[in-house]
Amino acid sequence: MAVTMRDVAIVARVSPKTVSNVVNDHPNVHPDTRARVQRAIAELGYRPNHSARGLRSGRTGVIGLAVPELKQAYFAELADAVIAAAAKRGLSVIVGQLGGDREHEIELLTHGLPQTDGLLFSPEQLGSEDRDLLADVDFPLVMLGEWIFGGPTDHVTMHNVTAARSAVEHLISLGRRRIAVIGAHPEDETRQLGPSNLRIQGYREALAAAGIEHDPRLERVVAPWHPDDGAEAARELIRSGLEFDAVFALTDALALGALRALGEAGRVVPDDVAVIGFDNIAISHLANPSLSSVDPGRAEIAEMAVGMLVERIEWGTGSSRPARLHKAAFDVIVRESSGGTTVTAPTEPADAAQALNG
Amino acid sequence: MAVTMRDVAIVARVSPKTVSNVVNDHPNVHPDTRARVQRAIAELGYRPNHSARGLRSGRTGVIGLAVPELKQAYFAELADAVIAAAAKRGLSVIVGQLGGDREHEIELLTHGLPQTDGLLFSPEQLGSEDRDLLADVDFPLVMLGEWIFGGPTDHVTMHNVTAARSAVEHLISLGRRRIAVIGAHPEDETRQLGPSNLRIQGYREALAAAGIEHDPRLERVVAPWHPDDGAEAARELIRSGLEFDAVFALTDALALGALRALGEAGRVVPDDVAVIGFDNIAISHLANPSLSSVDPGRAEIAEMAVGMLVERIEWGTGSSRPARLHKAAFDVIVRESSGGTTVTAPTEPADAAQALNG
DNA sequence: GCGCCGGATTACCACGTAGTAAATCTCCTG
DNA sequence: CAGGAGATTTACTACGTGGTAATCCGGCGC
Repeated sequence: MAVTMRDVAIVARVSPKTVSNVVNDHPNVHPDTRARVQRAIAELGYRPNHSARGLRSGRTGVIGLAVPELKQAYFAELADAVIAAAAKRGLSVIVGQLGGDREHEIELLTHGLPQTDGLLFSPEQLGSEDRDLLADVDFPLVMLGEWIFGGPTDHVTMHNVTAARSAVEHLISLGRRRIAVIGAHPEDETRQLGPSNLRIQGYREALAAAGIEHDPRLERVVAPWHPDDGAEAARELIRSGLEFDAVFALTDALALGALRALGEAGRVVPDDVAVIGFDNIAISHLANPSLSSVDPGRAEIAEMAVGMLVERIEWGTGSSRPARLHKAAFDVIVRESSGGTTVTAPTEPADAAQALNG
Repeated sequence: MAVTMRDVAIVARVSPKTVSNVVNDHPNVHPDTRARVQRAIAELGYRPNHSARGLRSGRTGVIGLAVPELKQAYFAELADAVIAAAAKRGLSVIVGQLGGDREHEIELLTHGLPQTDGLLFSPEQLGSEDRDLLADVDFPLVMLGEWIFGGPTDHVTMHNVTAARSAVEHLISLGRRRIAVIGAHPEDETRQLGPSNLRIQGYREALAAAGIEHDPRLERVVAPWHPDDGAEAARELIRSGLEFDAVFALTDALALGALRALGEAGRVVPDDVAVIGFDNIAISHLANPSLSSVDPGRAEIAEMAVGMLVERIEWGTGSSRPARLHKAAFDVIVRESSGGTTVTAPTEPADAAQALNG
């Protein structure tokens, strides 16, 4: 059996409670006693039992992170950042995969993940129509991503509209006028605030601001965002005979597929067609040509999300503070696929996009 | 406060212990009683307290997975598979990132991850010289990867030698004779069993078997395997003026870099140079051209590793059963970069590679 | 010299669960 | 209808920790 406080107490000739006080850095422990206890701890190799601590204190020191699938690079990198941010605060992370299963996602909201003090949740199947589910959540929760806005829950996300707009403005600044989009979702009452539609909105805003005519035929549907379909969408675009000199792909995975399709068709990137993606996943700069992308500020998202969750955990579920919405600063990363020099866009005032989310 | 067994017991008019028996599916509970208790559980929304259960039973129902970095696609996909395999068995997974820090890795082996029943560990900095560390481990542990062989611990890995050999044999079958390797590590007494050297060995075996002269200058060093360096290694290879008609990159990330460099230099893949990687990460088939690769059998690795760990957990640390070594079946996935049709290699008899690991 | 103050330490207990062993019930045999 | 085997249920307890409140002790003021 493992070493307990009791064992340490015997060796240090104090009570178990004093050991507890030393371990928890309580004041009012005599320095000599503290030293003696610490020596005993080291000697015996004592390690606190987290289950017992959790039972007694109601905290496990573990938070949950729920994503659709870790094998999607975006979520893997998000998890990487979340785990790092949690580790800074001495928290462990249980990662759950919901596999895009709506039932699982609903179940998760009603019960949370076992063994955890709180949950970071990036849903894929829930939409703003499920907002009511959030009202009944009785554990600390911070939502990630763009499916549910305006709920009663803390929410960390990215500047979809403005970042997309900046990406398209970058393409326009290269002189491109016929800019296609890959990854549009059909307009849908309940999903109008999904990431696709927000980014499409940024695209349209950029066109409008530049006085470029909006050609709906250049908005190519890929729904849901299966990366394999990016190439197919680009092939259809090419087959359609429509003229275009740039592609804005709404995720990097779609963009990589588009690069393939363009290559097959003999279109040179970026000379014939400039391409930019969204997410800035790690392999994008290894693509051939390397892929320009919008970096959504993953580290900041993770840091803020963990910070908010910790606050909620520490305040307890009782106090109902108002929900907060945070959007991370983004960067437009210019690489070979839209040849140019690196440009960094400052964070926009949150108001602009915030207005969308009511 | 949450609903406890006590609360359920009162509503169901039984003792708390009977509730426990129902929850744990004990035999010898009267069907009527069981039904009554289950109704009370549903009515009150009772959920077991995992901390208390863990305290009482010594099990947490959580296993740990420690990898260098989740943002490396290989580890993300491994984690994906491990989490899925664990979920099948009702286990949660805490994912830890050691960031390639040797001190962290050693610390992990001495204490394990808190809150977990056992650990799956894929080290990066430990080598066979650290084998002794494993002897003192007092928690269920299954090692993953290729750094430590012959330790006293269960170990799940891939057929590095044979799989690499098959990859090179594939290149040879295309008529290639000047086959370069990207990702060799300097020969090093303590690290001779690292994945690099094992794969290099497979490469040399394939050449030897085909009667092709081995040119050491075609073995290009990239150590450690930073993906960005793959392109640079390929550029150096090109600059060297050495003739070559194929590249075997020891990871897909290196291969993607090589595709870039070859493209820059105007070498057409696969016509001028055939390329194959190793790991079969998800984005490889989106590369341009799509990347041939060796699929190391991630799902099988995860499944076996979790299975072994569960066995160790259930047997308890007391019983010292002999350590097992399992190598997953691999596939050679042929895509455009080495144009051809898909080939599946059967699992080799374990002996061949096993002999290396003594 | 007495009593009080406050720092230091301790006893006691409860957190929610499940193992153990004992108690109780049920049904069958003779 | 007694006896008993087996099924079912229960009382009791410990798991390791930390909150609460009580106790202990040395030094100080009067």
